[in-house]
Amino acid sequence: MRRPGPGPTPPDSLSSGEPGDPARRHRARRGQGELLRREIIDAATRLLAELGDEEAVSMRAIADAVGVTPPSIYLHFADKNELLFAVCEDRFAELERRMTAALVGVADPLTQLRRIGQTYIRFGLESPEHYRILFMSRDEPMGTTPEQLTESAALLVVIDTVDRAMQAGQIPEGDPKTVAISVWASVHGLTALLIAKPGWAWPDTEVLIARQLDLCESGYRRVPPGGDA
Amino acid sequence: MRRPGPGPTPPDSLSSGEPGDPARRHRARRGQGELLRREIIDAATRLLAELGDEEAVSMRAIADAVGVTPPSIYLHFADKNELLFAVCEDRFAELERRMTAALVGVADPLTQLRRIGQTYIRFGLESPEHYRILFMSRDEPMGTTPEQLTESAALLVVIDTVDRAMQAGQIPEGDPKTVAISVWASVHGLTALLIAKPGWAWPDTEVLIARQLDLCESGYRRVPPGGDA
DNA sequence: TGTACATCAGTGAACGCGCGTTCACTGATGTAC
DNA sequence: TGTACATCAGTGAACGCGCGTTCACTGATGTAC
Repeated sequence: MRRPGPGPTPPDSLSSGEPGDPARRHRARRGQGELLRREIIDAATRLLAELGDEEAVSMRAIADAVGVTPPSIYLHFADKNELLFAVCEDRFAELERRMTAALVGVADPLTQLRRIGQTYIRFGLESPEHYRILFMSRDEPMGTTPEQLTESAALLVVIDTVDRAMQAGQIPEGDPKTVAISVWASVHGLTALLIAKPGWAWPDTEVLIARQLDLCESGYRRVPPGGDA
Repeated sequence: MRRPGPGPTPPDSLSSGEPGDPARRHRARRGQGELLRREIIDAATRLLAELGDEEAVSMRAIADAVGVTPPSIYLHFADKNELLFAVCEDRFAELERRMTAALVGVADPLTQLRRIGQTYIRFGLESPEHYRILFMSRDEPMGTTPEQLTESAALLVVIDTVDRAMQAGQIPEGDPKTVAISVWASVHGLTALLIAKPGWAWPDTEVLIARQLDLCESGYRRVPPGGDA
């Protein structure tokens, strides 16, 4: 159940690392210790994607991947939690970047919402293990206060777009935050299910994505059923 | 981060167990070894709920909770996986029971769908750790084939209800399974977010649940946006 | 230009821990005669 | 009614493992004089 595939290179390997990156891990020059920090984050990110299992990404595995011994990591991170937090920050920033990018060149708020949703789901399916850590695991990495994340740029983008759709009369007036969370939950639901149960006999993924966005779109276009027929 | 509260009773405790169940753990009579099996499943279920963390529920903790030594568990389960699987089966059966029960006394398919959704979300929020194992963790416990779960009674209930709603003209014709998954994903999304991030600054839970069901309801009432205005 | 020295990136070996699991056993329960 | 024996539910102690982390160190890099 926990086969790391070809396995990490033996600890004494010096010529490991990327193919286009020969003679790695000569010790950094005097003021350049910080370089290792970036390498560690990248290696952890890569391992998370490769092994597909947070548990399998041990400090030893990360150190191996960088070509360094485990204690070196502690030169840059207080503990594993802090390292994983840095990795998450990194990925979260990437998600925000993509969501914001999905807005440009589109004027219609509803279309924007659809593109945001699409971007979001694809991001999740593309890096399932990062998505799992960001949105599916129990505790946010230490250091993040609840407010920081709920009012993160990512959700703010959705709230803002919903707000504009309301002002344009495309979505009935209401609390944009609640609507945004609702949409987010729907889109998260599909993403999370596909990630959690990749082996289940799902219908075509693209169809599922399209239908899920349809559901949201025709859902929030209307007044809630209480005020409808 | 892993405080088990009052903690399990010491291993030599003989008078532990439920209050109304004194003098527990006298060894079972000759043909009654199977009794322990049920006790183990119940203890694991309870611990999962109490500790709120699958990782914290060790074989030792379970044995302690039952008032028995760890090897005894292996008299009834091949390994930890098999035990957790039994626990899951148990909880899954309970979910199915509740969903089916939510149907009785209601004729209208749309109302039934709403009640099913409500029941589902409440089940998740009520036993978050079981929900997490059932629907949020990577692998289904060994022994479950993908088909068994996707075509489980729980999803079949939803598919069937969607089908009836289609026949009643309440939902536009289409593949009931896809629609059912869409609804399931939406409802799962809210449940999963609330479970994964209980500390976030959510709006009122009841409001969120109601809005999520609204979204689904007014969503699938309409033809998908492609065929709409 | 040469040498003693401080800095600090990174090492090697080990720590204690809790885990799932195994193995040889014990001793109460029930049965055969 | 009594005794030898088989059964089997449960025990006690230990196993090997991988983990996160620590600690005393090394030795190349750069600097002061």
